[in-house]
Amino acid sequence: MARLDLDDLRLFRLIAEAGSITAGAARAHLALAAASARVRGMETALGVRLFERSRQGVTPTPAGETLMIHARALLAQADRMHEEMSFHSGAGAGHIRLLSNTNALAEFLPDLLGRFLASAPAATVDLRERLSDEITRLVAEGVADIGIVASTADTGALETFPFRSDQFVLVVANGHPFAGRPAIAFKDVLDQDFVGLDQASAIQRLLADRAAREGRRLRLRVQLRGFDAVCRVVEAGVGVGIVPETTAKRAICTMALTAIPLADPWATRDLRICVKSLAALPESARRLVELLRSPGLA
Amino acid sequence: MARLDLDDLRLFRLIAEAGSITAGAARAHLALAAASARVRGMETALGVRLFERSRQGVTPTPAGETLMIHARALLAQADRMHEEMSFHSGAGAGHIRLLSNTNALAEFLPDLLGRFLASAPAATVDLRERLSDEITRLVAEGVADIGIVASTADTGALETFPFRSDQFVLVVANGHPFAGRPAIAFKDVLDQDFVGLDQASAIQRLLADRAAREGRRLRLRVQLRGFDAVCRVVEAGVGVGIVPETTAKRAICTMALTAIPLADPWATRDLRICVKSLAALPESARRLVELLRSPGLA
DNA sequence: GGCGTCCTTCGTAAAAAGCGAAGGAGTGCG
DNA sequence: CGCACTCCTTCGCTTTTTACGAAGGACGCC
Repeated sequence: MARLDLDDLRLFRLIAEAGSITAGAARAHLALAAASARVRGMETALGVRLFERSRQGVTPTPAGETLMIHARALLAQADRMHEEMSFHSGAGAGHIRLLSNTNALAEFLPDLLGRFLASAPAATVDLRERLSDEITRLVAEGVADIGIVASTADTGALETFPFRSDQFVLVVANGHPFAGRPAIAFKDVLDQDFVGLDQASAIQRLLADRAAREGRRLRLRVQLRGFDAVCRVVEAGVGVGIVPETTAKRAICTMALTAIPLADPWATRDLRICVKSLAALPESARRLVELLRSPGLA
Repeated sequence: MARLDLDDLRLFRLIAEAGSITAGAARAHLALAAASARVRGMETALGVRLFERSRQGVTPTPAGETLMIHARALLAQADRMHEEMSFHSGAGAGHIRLLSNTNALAEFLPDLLGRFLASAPAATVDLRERLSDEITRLVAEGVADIGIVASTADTGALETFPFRSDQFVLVVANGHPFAGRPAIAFKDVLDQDFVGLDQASAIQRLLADRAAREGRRLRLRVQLRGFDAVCRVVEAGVGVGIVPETTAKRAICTMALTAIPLADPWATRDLRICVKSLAALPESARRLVELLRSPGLA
């Protein structure tokens, strides 16, 4: 073996993170002996020691630290490759590749897609969540058929149509000091503890980025999957949350919450549908676009 | 095989570039059957067709085009990893890792390193060429022991010492229309055909970048390894070249060339030695630094 | 000295990868 | 229409690689 491979790097990273070959092997679902031999093989191939061994396990050498940086970058890039390639694998008659940002995904698409799929039994939809700029790029490249993005995204030469309008609001428990405010700026809530969505969520990455622009980090107490879950935890009073207004209005009916509009321009989300070329889309995708464009439905 | 590996991607890229599995297999030093089976395995793993097969060979499908983008990025990143790791592998008593930009490499280091190695039989030097900003980063990270950079580079907290001063000059054949000028600006030579160094050369990448800042590209007729070779081809009158003044002065003695100073500030190269911490260097590296710092010698 | 923890080595088996040879598919030419 | 040519695929076999369980080694602690 002359050069390291991705499986080598994956095992190496798992061992470094676990702090022992024994634990790393377990995480990699390998026998200890196999993992040990493989690490030794990597060290032979590179001509360098990657770990110091001890009774407490292993610690990376300086060379191991360097390899870790590269391993993380390569494995992340490989994950992106596999994910993007998996999007191609569904291409075929009746299959529609749809990218959405977080607002649309949670609030509007479930009902609309349910109706679409009911009316088109042979169609399938691959729905994934992305940031708006990522969506426009993937639609432009032809990797996705349809995108739903915030109007602030640069859609370049893509064809776009209005979709829905929504707004992020701050939700707080009733009785919270902010509860009486008519509106609030994002930067003014950064001192609060936050209940957020997990890192895979596009909005979560948007909020982290907006906080970074203020030279701050979000004080995340917990990260959940889904805005409804966020509202429930906010109701318990352990932090504040940012959710779409439509989610908040629905949650207020059943939870002791107060919704406060965010004053920032980026918090108003005029959502738009974008496609590379409506005329060039397969018929099933075109019919989905027409449904998405139809006036607001319950 | 569930996920693609770097060897898969390397073979895939070779086939795509060659235009046939037969030629790609040859370039990868594999039998045709092995390459064919491996591509088929990749297509199975990804669930997507990567190539259209025909009597003329193969052409990438849209999915294949996407994979090619990712493959190139991953393989480039893997090459950087292996190269950086190979720098670690030489670490040891008496081994010195030295990074230099192109001027120093060509003009000053051969004589100085020759003298150093003559006086220190047990020492070894791993000398590589980089752009100055790359050098400062790798020295700061402890991956290299000693760096030689242009004084314009941001050396941050590194310890630096003067090394040498040099200047890029334009060399042209005697009789060239520029031959009478006392000096010339880089942007004024961009209409000329160029004789350059190969893409691995730091100065070549610097010049390409400077040209890009003028919204231009270098008109490279040929790319060579070494300034002396550049001078010889310039003498033949097929283009102009940019080389260190010391090279030009030596070349003028034996070739029908004219050297014209470049007027741009960046063309004046005050070279400096940088180290992370002189006191912390192994003794052999410290002694090399002292030799490098000594006043100009023949 | 015995015990516990973690890593390394060994022999073996299974899986993967590669090879040469032969066949298949498709196109162009006489 | 048959043949030749080009390129890819399949098959059977061999070699190499990878993984396993078991046992031993190194080291520190009680």
